[in-house]
Amino acid sequence: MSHSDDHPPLAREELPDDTAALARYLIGKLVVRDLPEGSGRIVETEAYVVGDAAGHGFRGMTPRNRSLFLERGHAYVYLAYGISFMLNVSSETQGTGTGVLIRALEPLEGIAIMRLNRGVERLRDLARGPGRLAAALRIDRSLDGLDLCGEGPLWLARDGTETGAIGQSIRIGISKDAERLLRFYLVGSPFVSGAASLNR
DNA sequence: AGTGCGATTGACT
DNA sequence: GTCAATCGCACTA
Repeated sequence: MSHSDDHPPLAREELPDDTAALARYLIGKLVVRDLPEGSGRIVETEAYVVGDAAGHGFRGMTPRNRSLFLERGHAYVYLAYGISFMLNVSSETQGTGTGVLIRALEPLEGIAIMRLNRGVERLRDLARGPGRLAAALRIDRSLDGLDLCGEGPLWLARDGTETGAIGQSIRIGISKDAERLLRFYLVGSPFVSGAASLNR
């Protein structure tokens, strides 16, 4: 399980060019990790778009955020608060410092490994939150810049099942451009982070 | 070279 | 609900 044979990577051409469209598109898709096995369904994302003061690429390229400027479908991984790694998918064309933050997964495969990586038992707590999902799948800066449309160790794939209704809200934990509705989530999923009031 | 601050989490009242 | 932990890095000088 969890080999690229079972979960062929998404082709870059099928990723919407627009960042907000990509964030919505990724809901219901899979993040697959070579642990050697491990996967989860994306249930929550946030878009950091062109001209967005909250985006890390807003002030131009730096050593930390250079992966954000890669062609769409590459990993931008950074350490937040000195504590938690954040997984983003770069978006738009090369040279555009925009991306989509993956905020929560519904664990599917490699659940025992995720429990070990996280040190918690509860399924709902394994990957609910950006730092938690990175810990569960052992995502760190060594994966920064990786092509998520290519062969492992980490990639995006399609899920066979239907995706339910997608909700939209303000983004979590930011202060600039905080009123924009650029967070997307699978309505009714218990694996979504954030306050209940944001998830209606 | 020094400083302030997060796209968070977990522990605690 | 509140709050501290923790550190890479962007910014100022």
